[in-house]
Order: sequence, then structure tokens, then C-alpha cells
Amino acid sequence: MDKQVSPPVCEVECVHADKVDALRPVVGGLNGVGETVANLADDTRFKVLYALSQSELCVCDVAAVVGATTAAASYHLRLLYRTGLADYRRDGRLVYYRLSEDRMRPVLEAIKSYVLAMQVP
Amino acid sequence: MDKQVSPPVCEVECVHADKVDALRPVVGGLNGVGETVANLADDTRFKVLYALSQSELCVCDVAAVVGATTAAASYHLRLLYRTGLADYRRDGRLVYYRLSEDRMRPVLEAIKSYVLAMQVP
DNA sequence: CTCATAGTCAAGCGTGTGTTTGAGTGTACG
DNA sequence: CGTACACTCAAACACACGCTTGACTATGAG
Repeated sequence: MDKQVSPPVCEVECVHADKVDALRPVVGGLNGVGETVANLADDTRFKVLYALSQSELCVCDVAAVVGATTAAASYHLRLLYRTGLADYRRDGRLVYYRLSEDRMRPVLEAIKSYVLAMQVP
Repeated sequence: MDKQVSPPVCEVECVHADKVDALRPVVGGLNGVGETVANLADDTRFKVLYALSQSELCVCDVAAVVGATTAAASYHLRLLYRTGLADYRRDGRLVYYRLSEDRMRPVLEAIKSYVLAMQVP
């Protein structure tokens, strides 16, 4: 996802050194944010995770909620599990997934609010 | 970004019809969320937009803040402009970009808080 | 005018990604 | 046992993305 390890950096603070110096440490603390956000940067996967944030669900239910095949749902659920955002438990033939990182909830809600707000005007 | 227009859907609400029926309309309102989130799903671009949310900046400053070439910064700024998240004005030789969608601020802050929170433990 | 600077654009490159398909695993039930 | 079901996995495909490079535009200075 992040292509360059050490990109060629413009060493000179070009025009507004004060603003640049103030922002650089703040922005520098955001390393890895792209990878985090990428976990949500797909219609199906965001819907899956949002559904999990509302209720524990088995794979088949997830597929039905988001409108995908079970294979596609399973793919996204496994990916969310590997990235630590979801957890699962087996109960008989069914596998139940749930949101494992509560700190993700405010992010999901903020994005949902934004998307819904943008649909009206 | 969204590959399938009408994926083969499991028409049967598999196991927990009540939960599925409750979630489906909510999740259905999230169409397009992937495209929105994808605008932030890259280290450089998120940093660029976050920097813009803090201050109006020229391209060169943005490049210095995020540690990229001006071409790369310009690429991301143009993309953010085309997707309606940033606006710009020309002042002599400099082009100043700024966040154009204030409703994006809570999203940026939520993501930033999440990333910073995840760095500690 | 000439030159330098700030920024943009387009082509090309590696590389990553979501979905389908079909095979395979694990569990329950008769 | 065998069948049915829920789920997972791996390969393949088609596509999209971020960055670089080098050429180009636009503005300002000498």
C-alpha cells in the first residue's frame, strides 16, 4: 500500500517555514494511517465491518446483509480478522464474527455520518 | 474501486433473519462509502488532507510537510480537488490549497485519534 | 526578451486488490 | 458410514493505484 520507503524529500521548507515546521511533527505521527484506512476503503468491506459493529454475525448473515457471495464475505472477514479488526468463534457449523476493536466504532460512525450527510444536499 | 454492479446475492436470509432484516436497510444506505474512504486510504494523501485541514498551504509546503516530491504532492492535491475535498486559489506563482469540505474534519480527527491510540499499546 | 521558479500533465512502471471459480475442510445429522 | 451444509482456501483475472520521469504552462524578476 505504501510504495516508497524513503521518498525523495524536498529538504528546503519552501515558502512558509513556520507552518511547515508546525505541521511536520503532527503529520509525522500519522505514519501507517493509510494502511489502517485501507481496511475500510471498499464498499463491501466497510459494510461488513459496520454490520459487525452492530451485531455478532455468521458469515452467511454477513453475506446476506451486504449483498455478496459467502466466498466474498469470507474473504473480507478473514482480512478483517488478520488485521485485528474482527474476531470470530466457531459454534457448530457456523462461524460468528464480531468487531474486536472498540476504538474503531467512532471511526465507523464518523464515516457513516459523513456519507449520509453527503447524500442529502 | 467497486468492482461488481450486481453481485450474485444469497437471496435466502440464512440463519438469523431478524438481525439481517434489521441491518440490511442501514447498511444499504452506505453505498459509495468505499469510494469516499478510498480518498483517505493512502499515507501520503491522508497526510496531505490532514495538513490542509489545519492550514491553507501551497504545493511546495505540502510536499515539505508530508515528505514527498512536488509532483507527488500535486498529484494528490489534484485528486483531492477533483473529488471535492480540496479547493485552491492562485496567488502569483503559488497555488494555495485548502480543505473545502468542513464535514470531513470529524472524520479526519476520528481516524487520527484511532491511529495515535493504536501506537501506544 | 531571457531565465528561474511553482506547479501541472501524461506516459509508463511496478505492484496491489476484489471477485469468481472450484476444490477442500470441518461439523452435524440420519 | 454418507450426505448436507457453512465456511475457507488458492489460483486466475481484470483492473486500479501511487510514484517517477520528463516535458510543459504560467507567473515574476532581471
